[in-house]
Amino acid sequence: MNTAPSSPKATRDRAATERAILDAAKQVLVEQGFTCFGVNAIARAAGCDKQLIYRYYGGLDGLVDALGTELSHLFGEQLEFESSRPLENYGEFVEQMLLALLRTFRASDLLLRIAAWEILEPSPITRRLAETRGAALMHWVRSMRGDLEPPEEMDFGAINAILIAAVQHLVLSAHATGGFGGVPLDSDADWKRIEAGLVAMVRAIYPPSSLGGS
Amino acid sequence: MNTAPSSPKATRDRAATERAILDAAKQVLVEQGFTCFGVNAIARAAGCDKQLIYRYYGGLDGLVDALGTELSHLFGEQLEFESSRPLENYGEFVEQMLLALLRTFRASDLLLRIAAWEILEPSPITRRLAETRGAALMHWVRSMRGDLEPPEEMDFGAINAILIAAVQHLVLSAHATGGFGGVPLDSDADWKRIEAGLVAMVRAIYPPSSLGGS
DNA sequence: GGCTTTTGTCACCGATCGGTGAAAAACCTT
DNA sequence: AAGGTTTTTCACCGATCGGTGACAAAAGCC
Repeated sequence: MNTAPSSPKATRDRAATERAILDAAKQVLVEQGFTCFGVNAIARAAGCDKQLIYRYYGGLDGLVDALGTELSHLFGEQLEFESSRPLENYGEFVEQMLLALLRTFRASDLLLRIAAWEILEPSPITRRLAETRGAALMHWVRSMRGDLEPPEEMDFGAINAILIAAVQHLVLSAHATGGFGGVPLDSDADWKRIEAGLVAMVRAIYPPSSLGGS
Repeated sequence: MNTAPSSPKATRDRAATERAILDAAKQVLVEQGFTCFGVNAIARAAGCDKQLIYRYYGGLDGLVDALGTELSHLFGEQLEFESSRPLENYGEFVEQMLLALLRTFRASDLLLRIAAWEILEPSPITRRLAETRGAALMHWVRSMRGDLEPPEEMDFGAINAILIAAVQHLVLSAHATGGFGGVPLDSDADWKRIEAGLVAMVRAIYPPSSLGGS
């Protein structure tokens, strides 16, 4: 690793070091998982001393906070560009939301890891991550929904929770074991099946034909 | 804990000790989570020396194997009694299966923890757990389905995977954070909402009226 | 030049981890 | 009671963990 004996950092740049630590935190989370997420591993990945994590971020908690804000921005950016074509009814909105969510989770290992972390360890650290992520998601969904109203005769809150939970879990399970249950989830064709299933379900639940406002 | 100085076990009973270790393993998994799942914690909970884990189970791997078989039995038992009333069509089968699955997961912290573990750490240890659990689930589903045939015009494999994944994820999320997204999942009333949503979805997808074979 | 402040490194602490070798204590057989 | 076997505990190893205090070196200021 070190050619020169004890190379004391090429340049002295606090901002760059802070960023290196933050990037290292993401890297460790993605590549090693949250069980290895600690000052030692992060400092090792960042190529600096762990003391700097305490000095610059006030320990792991502060670092996670910084990572949380970084994350909400990333979440917003990844999702933003999807809502292009105008939506005609509530079912179409749900459909597009689910597909965008699925692709976003599939594309970002970091988001995935953090979502998993939130589920597994209800620690105060993950609470803040969950809140910031949830807020970003909420904001995005609202901006996407526009003024479309859900049909009143059904509990769309529960139904949407079910659908979103399904998307999240399938991506998580696929990432861990390459599938869910007996269904393989690896190739794009596999995911096309899921997408088609989601669309079919949404259309069955929110039929586009019956445009009943109120 | 010890009144007498170094109480070297009240009775010497290998079978009882093995069972104590197995129970301690479950207890640690449920109460501390899988991050604390190790020989030290288990031996501490079992009230014996960790050496016995190596001697009787050949280490953590063997212990997890034993726990896996124990688990598949538990899974079968917890699910068995649900399939009482005869099912008339495929949609009703899916409906009852989902509700049984939801209640089973809600009732068993151990099953929940292991399901979460499988998702988070794709280690060889969890692979075996996933396989045994998946096999038990498969067996139960087949016995419940009987000779009911799904409608051929839709990808019931993908749709059922979506629904089962949703159930699993909702219970996981509820256990960790008391809800999912903005939806609280704590009281029985909250879960009634989810159950009603599931039923509504299944009935929309597999309409009981159109009994079309092929 | 000297001086302080910032930036980074190093050495160390106690605790816990997984894992092993050997002694001690109970049980069984004779 | 003697000897051997099984069951259990103890003591120790190296490694890693989170965390802290002291020190070295670069940068800014006078």
